[in-house]
Amino acid sequence: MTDQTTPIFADFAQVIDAALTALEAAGTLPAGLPRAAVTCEPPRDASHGDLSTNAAMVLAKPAGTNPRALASALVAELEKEPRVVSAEIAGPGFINLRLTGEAWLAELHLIAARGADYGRSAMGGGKVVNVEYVSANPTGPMHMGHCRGAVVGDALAELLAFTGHKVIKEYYVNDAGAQVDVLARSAHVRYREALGEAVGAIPEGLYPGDYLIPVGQALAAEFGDKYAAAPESEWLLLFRAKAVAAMLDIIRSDLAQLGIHHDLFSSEAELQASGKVDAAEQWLRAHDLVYDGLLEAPKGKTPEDWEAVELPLFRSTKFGDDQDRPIKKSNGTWTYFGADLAYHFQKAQSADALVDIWGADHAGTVKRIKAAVAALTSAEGQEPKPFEIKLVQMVQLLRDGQPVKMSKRSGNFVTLAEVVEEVGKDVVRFTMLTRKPDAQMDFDFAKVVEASKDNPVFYVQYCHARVCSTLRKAAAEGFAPSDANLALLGAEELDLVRLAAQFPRVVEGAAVAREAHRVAFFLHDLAAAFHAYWNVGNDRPDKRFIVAQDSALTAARLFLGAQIGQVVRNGLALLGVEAAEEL
RNA sequence: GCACCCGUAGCUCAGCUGGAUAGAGCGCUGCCCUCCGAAGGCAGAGGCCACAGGUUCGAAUCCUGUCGGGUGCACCA
Repeated sequence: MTDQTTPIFADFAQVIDAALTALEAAGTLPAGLPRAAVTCEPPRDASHGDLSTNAAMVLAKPAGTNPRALASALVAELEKEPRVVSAEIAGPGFINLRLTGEAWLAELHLIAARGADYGRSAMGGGKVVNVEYVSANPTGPMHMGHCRGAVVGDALAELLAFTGHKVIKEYYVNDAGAQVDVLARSAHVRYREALGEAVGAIPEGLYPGDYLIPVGQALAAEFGDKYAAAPESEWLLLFRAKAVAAMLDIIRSDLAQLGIHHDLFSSEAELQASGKVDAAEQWLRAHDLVYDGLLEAPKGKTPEDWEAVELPLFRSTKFGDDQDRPIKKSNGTWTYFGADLAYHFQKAQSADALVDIWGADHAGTVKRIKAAVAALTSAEGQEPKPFEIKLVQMVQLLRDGQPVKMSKRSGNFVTLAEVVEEVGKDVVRFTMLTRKPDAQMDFDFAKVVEASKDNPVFYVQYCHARVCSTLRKAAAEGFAPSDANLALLGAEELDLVRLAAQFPRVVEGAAVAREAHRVAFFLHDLAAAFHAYWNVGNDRPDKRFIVAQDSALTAARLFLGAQIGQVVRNGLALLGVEAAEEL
């Protein structure tokens, strides 16, 4: 048996590549053709074979030949590979390979040898990628509007880490804007309330939520009535810092319930205080990307009281925006955009690439920030730092088909903590990941909970639980998995291996596309194949994992089952979902 | 008015960056244990991939336009 150390699809990509090189050496193929588009993947229809490549079709044109002619030359070369049973040309020029059973059993060994690292790859080359996600304003608990971005960002971070990137999970704390002053004033009201004052209804414009009551009590306990009647200037900054810290504690706890832990919380206020924003402005001015100019009225609806004022503007129109955007307000403080570009510039200092996960409601600001960051990070002649913004579309919350209101101002929003408590972390995470992020989605409590039966989370977890219970039962009966006689495995078993063997390429593809949901769908497919295989044993005891009178076959099947379980576990780990051992 | 996202089975959604005969779940029809492996499985019906052009060996996938749905368009964050 081949001593295989590379997952099989990656391995055969190299085999194909070597075959092409051999054709070049023989003069059949011109040297130096780009091979980036050459694939090595399973054929759409399994009856076509085990592996398929489009090499002949992709290269025929630049080689000045026709696909079938090139294909036959490539087939002759590929047939030299001992693991290839047959190589056939199909359709317009596909080459379909059938591999020996041993080749697939080698993959099974590989899964066992790698264990939790099966599917891990060095693709990222140790590049540092900063993934910024959540970054909800520190003015209250997390609500469901933040949930999807949180889960998508977290899964993406895990995916990148698993594929050889050094990942920094970052949360940007917007603790410098007007909203945190509102928070401080709201806390002050609760503080006076805690001191026994009858404050009545929370004034319009402040945050009314009950979560500020304990903050007020803590402030009262710490400061007594020192600031009860004091002018705002004496307590605003202090209360702001205290309240933001308290909100961040709540947010961290909310995130922990979802299994999310950021490496870094960076503060907008600290950034501004450090002078980094001024430095960014100077640089942009020096490169004529910021100038003092008149701000145009907003498009679409012009406010009645609109007055054009002169402000420092970033030339975002050079990059496709409809108007140049201010980086400072007329009172001299930074706009969100102004601080944000400096923030990204700073992040870029300690990372090779940046990825932001944003809600779709911020889509309008993508162009300007990408343009500003590209400008700032491409110092004389250098390539700009790779910077991607992944937009996560809105989630509509439903309960029995009826929309659930999400209004933060009124204070009666649906919190993340409530939802996690109601439906569970695994359901929330998996559900958010069974949809591509750029499509809107509905999240119906009724369906997600009651539907445990047709919920993909349980379907996948059930698969893992079945594996575990089988192994437990086998152990109790004196059987143990073993790779001693894997040749006893038949066609159905090898089909399962073929599917599981796709895990590494699914993972890499998902990482490249920054789409963790592909892993979720793969797991569902793998679970389906496993359940189907399992059910054959319902009618035919000789097809069960445990065949009492044949310990060699039992050991081999248990080995197979254990490895399928391993792949499911690895996939669920990437998604941050528990691989339950029993349901 | 402009920008971005979406439009695939009755419903909710995949479709591996341009590949072969269009995929899954739910729902519907019919089956599989008198629980020793049913939170499961098998089979069937169900499609003009919104519409119209274009690019090429080849398009659900890329480009242009139209229609429909969503989001955003303040010195807010």
